[in-house]
Amino acid sequence: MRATVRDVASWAGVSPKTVSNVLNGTVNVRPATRARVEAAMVALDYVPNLSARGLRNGRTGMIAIALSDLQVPFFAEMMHHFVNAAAARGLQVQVEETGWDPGREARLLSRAREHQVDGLILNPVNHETTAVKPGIALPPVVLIGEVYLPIVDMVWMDNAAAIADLTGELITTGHRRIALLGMSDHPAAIARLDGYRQALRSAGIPTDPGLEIASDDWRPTSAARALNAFLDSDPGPVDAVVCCTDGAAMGALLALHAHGLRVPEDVSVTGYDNINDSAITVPPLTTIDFDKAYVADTAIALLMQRIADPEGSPRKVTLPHRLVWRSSTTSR
Amino acid sequence: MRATVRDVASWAGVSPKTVSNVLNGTVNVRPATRARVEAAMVALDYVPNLSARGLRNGRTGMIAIALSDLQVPFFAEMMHHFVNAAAARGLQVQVEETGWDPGREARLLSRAREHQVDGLILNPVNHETTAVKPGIALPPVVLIGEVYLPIVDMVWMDNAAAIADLTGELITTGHRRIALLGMSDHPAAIARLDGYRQALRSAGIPTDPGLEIASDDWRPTSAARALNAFLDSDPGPVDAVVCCTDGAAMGALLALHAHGLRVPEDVSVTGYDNINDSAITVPPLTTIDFDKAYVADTAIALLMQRIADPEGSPRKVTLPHRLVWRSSTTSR
DNA sequence: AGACTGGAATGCAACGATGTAATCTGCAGT
DNA sequence: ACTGCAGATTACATCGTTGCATTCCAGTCT
Repeated sequence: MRATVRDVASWAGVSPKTVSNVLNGTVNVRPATRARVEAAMVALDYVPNLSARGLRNGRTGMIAIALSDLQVPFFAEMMHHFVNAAAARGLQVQVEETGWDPGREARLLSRAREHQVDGLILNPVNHETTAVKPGIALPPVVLIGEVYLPIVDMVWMDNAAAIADLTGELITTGHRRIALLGMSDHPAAIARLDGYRQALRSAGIPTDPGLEIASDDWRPTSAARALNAFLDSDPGPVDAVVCCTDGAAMGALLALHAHGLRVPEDVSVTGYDNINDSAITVPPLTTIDFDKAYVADTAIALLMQRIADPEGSPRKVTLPHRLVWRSSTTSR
Repeated sequence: MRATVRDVASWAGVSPKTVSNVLNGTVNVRPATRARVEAAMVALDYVPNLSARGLRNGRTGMIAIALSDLQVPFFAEMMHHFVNAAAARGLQVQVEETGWDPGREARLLSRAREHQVDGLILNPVNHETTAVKPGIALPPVVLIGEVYLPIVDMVWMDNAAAIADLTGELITTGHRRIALLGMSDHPAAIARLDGYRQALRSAGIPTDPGLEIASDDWRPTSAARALNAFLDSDPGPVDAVVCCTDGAAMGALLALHAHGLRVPEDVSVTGYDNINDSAITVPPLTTIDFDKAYVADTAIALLMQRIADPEGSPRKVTLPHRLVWRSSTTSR
């Protein structure tokens, strides 16, 4: 049977509370006593029971990370960084997937405490449907992503600015007929579309709805399907395809290849997120990078503060981005 | 404040224990009483406190999944399936990463209980160094992967047989100078090398150590680096590259492209694992598929049985595999 | 009518850790 | 030697749930 504070206490000849004091370090313990207790813990291989501690303290030292779908490399990479950042703070991590389903998202939020987590980091599905609304009792929660909700803490990425930067740079390097791949009514898609249009406008290039290619989601196959249909529709020449994610860009590479178009000689292609795979596609993708480890660490830091002070006013951390130029783009 | 069994009980005019009986359903409760209690639970938005339950029962309803690195798409996809399979059984999932470090693996095993998990599913780093050894006290654990250890439950994949099948088929379709990419002293690499050699031998083709290309790991960049070095060393013609994983195969595509070799016209390329991305590389990869959702579900089922009966003798489930032919290979 | 049966409901205690308040110890100051 | 006091240690109660043993009750049998 597993050792408890009682066992450690009797081995060391002290009371259980003293053992607890040694463990938590909030009260003074005489060095000699501390040494004896520590020896006892080692001798008995004592490991605290977190269920008991959680029951007593109302804190479990566990947080949940809820992303849409771990099969998508971007989310998987984010999860990797969350796991690392949490481990660095001695926190356990529970994984959840929302699968782009607002219902699952709402359930997670309402059931957070049941799942014995102290708080939740969430990549919200959608602005309209998100369960994060004013006036609803929420567990400590930090949002990450593109949708800005001034109700809760969040780590926010300025998608419009990032895509505008990238598109502007494409224009500077001589691209004129630039398509956007991955449009939808998802708020992140809308933000990216905005950035794309802004860049065109400020360069005096007319926007053309025919070049704004919708796709069901940002997975490679969906993007490839969408771009194939676009290319089949005889849209006239296009010298660049700005994709809403690296995954979509990978699909774009596939579709362009199927249509006999060379990247970057005939068409430049860009992605978004700088996932690991974006560096090893053929050709490697020009994309938008941000520091994922920093996002993870910041989100967890915000969450810890929120747990410590549930009443403080919401904070927003804006994330810098950086353009990464690889050989899927070239000057014209 | 959150409602407890006491609150529900007094609302429904019964004792706390009756509420508990309704929740757990082990004892008979009169339908009328049950209805009243259930109404109370709804009215008060009662959610059981899992810490308390865990303390009382010694079970938390939570399992840990420990994989090497979620940044690697294969592990990310496995995690996705684990999360789904666990959710289907009402289990919570804690994520852990071992980072190919036997020390972290050992720590996870010894600290499993501290982390308040009932059991652990582990993809062991290495046969020699794994902390899973006879005579060591272990929490309930199920291994998944290529290394067979008859000490604990496991879901086992016959790598040698799979690679032998694939290589044999390449030989049948006319390939003769077949390289293996991804060799190392990792037991899974050794198993795959074995299968490759077996297939060559049984076709009467002499094995050639010069065609067995080592790489540090199975990530695309490492594989690309290894294959680039190989191709630079003027090894003579090669008509197929059998890669130890899809990730390595993606690296191979990059290296071959850099050397002006066309896939599949000049060289066929194959992968292993059938990760999502393998279908959307240029060209899409021929690979070895297995049912990842089945692995996840089976591993969790084994773990549940092990938790219920810690003493039973270890079981091993062998996983079927299936070849998936895509356009990275062609007949010669 | 009284004894008996078995299902339904309850009271109590315990899981392990820790906050609170009380007690104890050693030592300085008189 | 005695008081006073701060720091160290302890006893007790409690967090929410559930197993055990007990009690309660309606219905059946003699």
